[in-house]
Amino acid sequence: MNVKRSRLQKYEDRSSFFGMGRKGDETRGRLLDATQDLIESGGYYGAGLNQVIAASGMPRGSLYFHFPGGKDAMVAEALRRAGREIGQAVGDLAGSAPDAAALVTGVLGLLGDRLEASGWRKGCPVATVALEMAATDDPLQEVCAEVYDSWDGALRDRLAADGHPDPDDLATTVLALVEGALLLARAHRSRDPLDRVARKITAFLAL
Amino acid sequence: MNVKRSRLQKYEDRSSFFGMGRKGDETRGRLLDATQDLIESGGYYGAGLNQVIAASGMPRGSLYFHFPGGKDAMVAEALRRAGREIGQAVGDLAGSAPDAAALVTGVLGLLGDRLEASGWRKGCPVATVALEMAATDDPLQEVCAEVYDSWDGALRDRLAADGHPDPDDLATTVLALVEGALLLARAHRSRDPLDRVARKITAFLAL
DNA sequence: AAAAATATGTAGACCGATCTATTAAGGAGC
DNA sequence: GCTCCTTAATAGATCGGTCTACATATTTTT
Repeated sequence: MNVKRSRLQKYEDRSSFFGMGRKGDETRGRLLDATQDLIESGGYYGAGLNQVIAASGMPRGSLYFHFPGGKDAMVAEALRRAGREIGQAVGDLAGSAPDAAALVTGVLGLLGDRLEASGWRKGCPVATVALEMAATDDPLQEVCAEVYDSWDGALRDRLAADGHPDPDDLATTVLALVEGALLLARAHRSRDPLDRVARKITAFLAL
Repeated sequence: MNVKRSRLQKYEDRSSFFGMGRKGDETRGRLLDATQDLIESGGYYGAGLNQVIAASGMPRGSLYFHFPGGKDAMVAEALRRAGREIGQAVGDLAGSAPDAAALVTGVLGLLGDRLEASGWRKGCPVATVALEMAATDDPLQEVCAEVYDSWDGALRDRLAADGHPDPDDLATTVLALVEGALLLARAHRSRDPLDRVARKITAFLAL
């Protein structure tokens, strides 16, 4: 025990690679967690910094240490991270889905579970911010567009691989359908819209 | 000229029936116009009362005279009014549309024009508020759900009249599709998503 | 290896601006 | 004179953001 360790060894004790594992990255992560949760639930304005620091348990000063760009910088990173998480979850599902229809119904089921389990708080993590910022020149607007683009692209690739005609049109249509169903489900606090769309989507994708 | 008029006559000069035409209803209407415009553009929190009174040209105090319930009461009425306006526009279109597919493409075109002409500000007038309020116990949440229900019901009736099977599922699916397309169009500041969905919807409704 | 120096991060008081809402007083038209 | 409506000053809370002091690691110096 108590073997002498080089700086590199100590460094790797707490991380797999660069950037992670330092003391403050825990704080940073918690701030992002809280931000992600709050903006998904209530949008950009619904996620006040006071709520973020209360939910994360981190002090105000740490926020501006880790995100010198302030709220917008933190929200931007939270949005990108949320986009990656959803993208990954869908990607995992895509691996086991035999066809596009099964993938989409699987995604709808997954999102429905997530939505219901969260008390109708967690729908699409970027939708609210995207709408709030659509008419502004805030850089967050572009961040949201990029997240949607990443989803659209992944979906299009899968549809093309499955041999669907017009994969571009179809991918955007399916994405719109899922986003719209999530919106209605949140508005009604019910997964009915998701279920209804799921029942129809199979016929649609068989076209 | 200058004929002496009874109060009732004067009253009816500017209105068809009760509630309209009085002096202050002009103010009330302008406040609602401004509120409707601002919440559609930036959501509940994006429509600050300072902006509403600036856009309407009306003083702060008048707002609380006409809407003793404050911002929430005014926003609720603006949402309902917006819901009625869209519902009526769609109803007008429905009168001349030969079938459901034509109606939906017509609606998508109408909404696309409106969205583009407004500089990507005017999409769905209730969507942003619906998402912002979905996780709260604010009464506005229910107002949004009612507006969606009214649209869903009207659409379902039309689809049923046209002889489509599963008009309930189909109506919600079409509504989700339109809402999702509007969301993506606003996020991308482009009517592409609306056009793509329009190309696909015809085949779908021919099922 | 001890001590000094430097980086890294924490902590919360504080600021001006803005938010919604209230209030008291005055004008306009019957 | 009476009701309907307007007007602006103001209150109290909350917003995002800044600041300084402090604590804890880590590196450098001796």
